Amino acid sequence: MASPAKRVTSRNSSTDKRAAILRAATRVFAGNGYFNSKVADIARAADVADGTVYLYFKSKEEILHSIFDQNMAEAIAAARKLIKDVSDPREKLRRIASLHLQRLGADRDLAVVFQVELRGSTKFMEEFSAAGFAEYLGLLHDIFEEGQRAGVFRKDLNATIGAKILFGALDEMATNWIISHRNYKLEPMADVVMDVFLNGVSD
Amino acid sequence: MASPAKRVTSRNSSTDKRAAILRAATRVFAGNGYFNSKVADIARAADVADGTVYLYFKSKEEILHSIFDQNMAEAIAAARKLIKDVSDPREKLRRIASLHLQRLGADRDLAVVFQVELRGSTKFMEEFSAAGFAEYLGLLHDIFEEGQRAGVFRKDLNATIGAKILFGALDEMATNWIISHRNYKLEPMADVVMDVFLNGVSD
DNA sequence: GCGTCTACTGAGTGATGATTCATTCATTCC
DNA sequence: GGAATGAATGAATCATCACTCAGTAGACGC
Repeated sequence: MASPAKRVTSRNSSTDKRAAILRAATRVFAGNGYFNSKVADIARAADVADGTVYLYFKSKEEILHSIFDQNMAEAIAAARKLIKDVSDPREKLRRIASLHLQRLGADRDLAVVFQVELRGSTKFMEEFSAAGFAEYLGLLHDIFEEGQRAGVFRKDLNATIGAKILFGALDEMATNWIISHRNYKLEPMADVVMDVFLNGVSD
Repeated sequence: MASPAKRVTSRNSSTDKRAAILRAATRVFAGNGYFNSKVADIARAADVADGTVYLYFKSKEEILHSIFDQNMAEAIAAARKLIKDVSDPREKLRRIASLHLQRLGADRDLAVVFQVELRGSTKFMEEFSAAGFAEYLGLLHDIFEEGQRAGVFRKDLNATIGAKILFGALDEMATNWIISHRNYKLEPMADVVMDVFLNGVSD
């Protein structure tokens, strides 16, 4: 009770509001698609006025960017942490794949935004690609190369292509999970994919 | 010279106009994205008046649908024809993969529409999925199953998942080819992907 | 209590762009 | 020659939103 509760509340509400708008936007974008979502819808879903949205974000587009940036940064940080103490490249890839599908599987709205909405324009794709996607693919690439040097992965396969194959397979699992409305768990698919992949690329 | 030349010209121009609009729309959508493309842009690119577009298509959305439907139907027909006389399931998959990347690699605008624009909304995804995508995945699935019965593919892998892994890997090759503006050929990637995939799923 | 500050509000504005439809034009047929 | 047909036109309509900004409310220091 040392610090003024009011101050804290105010500060928190400020942060909370930004977060609330992002969460609301994720829900709204997932439900109607980015282009069909009105800023007013997001405001209503976040329980703020239309204008308030613009106190936290420059534009509708920036909201989408922020959703991506924030989650991608989190995901990459989590991935790096997860493999910190692992030495076997195969195990590293297994853990990342699992994390990948676990994160998307845990939040369908977020998954829709990542798998569907963010793909909907070359402009976005290129911008986002430059930032986070490339870094993620780079992470897979580096581990793959490490595995090649260690002699556990075939050396006659370009590491960049190896990374893309793995990413593509996981990506398709996620996209299909969204489209098919059946209720299966996404995360366990990672093991199956890794099984085929590792079997396919092992030396 | 038996039939009146005028009649034929008229008929052709009618068909041509529809085709011209579709071609123009593919170019315009690829350039600006579906939602940022104005019907007026398409009309200008096709060299017709705005209103003419509506003589051939009910709406802007129907244009996008038509691009998908037409190309998907063509692609599936071509794929079936290509594997008609092949008996080895591995070779069937090889040929389809090659066709897949060859078709997209041959027309960058079409590839952009397929890889980017068509993915941009769950609504589209689900509609399209119901139609062509599912059929294509089904084709891969059936061949995979056939290979399992023939004893060339592992039986401990669900055929649907096998099909998705392959599709996802090819899909990522295509998407990456579009985003990276480097000038490499897309089709040859099919062999590399198939190499890893077949190695990963062989019995 | 009073002035100040800051977060917030939501009605209004201006631009945009899909679609329509009255009109023009070319072709065909008698 | 001239009616009839229907393809093609493109200016006008009208709904739709992203974004702005003048104003409100409430917290805080004094």
